[in-house]
Amino acid sequence: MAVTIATWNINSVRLREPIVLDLLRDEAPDILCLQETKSPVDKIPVEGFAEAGYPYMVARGQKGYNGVAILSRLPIEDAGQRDFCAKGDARHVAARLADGTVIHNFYVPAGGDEPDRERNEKFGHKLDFLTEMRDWFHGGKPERAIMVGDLNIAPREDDVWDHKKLLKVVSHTPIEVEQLAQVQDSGAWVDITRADIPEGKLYSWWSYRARDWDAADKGRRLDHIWATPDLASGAGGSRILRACRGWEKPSDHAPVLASFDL
DNA sequence: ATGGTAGGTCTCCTA
Repeated sequence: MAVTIATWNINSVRLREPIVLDLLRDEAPDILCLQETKSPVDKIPVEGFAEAGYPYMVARGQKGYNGVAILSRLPIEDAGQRDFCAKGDARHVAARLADGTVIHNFYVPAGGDEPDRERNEKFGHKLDFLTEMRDWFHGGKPERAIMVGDLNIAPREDDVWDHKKLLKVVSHTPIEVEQLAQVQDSGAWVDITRADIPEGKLYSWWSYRARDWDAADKGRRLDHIWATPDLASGAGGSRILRACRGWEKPSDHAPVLASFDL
């Protein structure tokens, strides 16, 4: 069965319910993973999503910050969450499909402005979060698993608009790239987007602060879809929907999609 | 070198 999965940092699910519904109508993914919902779970506008054909949801939330949700038109069950760094943040949740496939939805800390954990505790938090991800996946090699989300790291030179200019900018520093590689190795994860689209610049995020994000095109690929090797062999159809960044009242992130043969 | 915009919440924090 072909299953299409989308991931999108939505930057407030309540404010952006209309464009979530537009995406569901236009692209009809089977599963949509959202990050930065910025809403308690009981205030997510589930009625609209159910009417659009997505009656299933697994989510974690808190007031004002963070928050992750998995919307589905296929039955899913709650597969729990991990409280990374024991801060009580809603940054991870997992769902299980009927065939046993597990989908992890992550919102990795952005890490603040200064790439120095001695001077910026948010950067330390980000590095600690990545270390805990690495150790967690290493503990039990995942199988039939997909992991998506806003990982807040653009690993490759062609994942950013200017590699040299961004070497000291949080999201593309060598230590972050190295730690993300360790997370990927620990679960034998395949970067599905780059397996499908190996060449060329690829971005999923453009800052709100740019005067003309489209013309300047100073983007970064912060949003990822990974899968274990058993599922990667049947994956394809990767896309990043740049046009959504230009929609009315947009998120600063664009949706990333991939299809799997499950 | 700097400041630029956006969202949630309640005065400034986070991205």
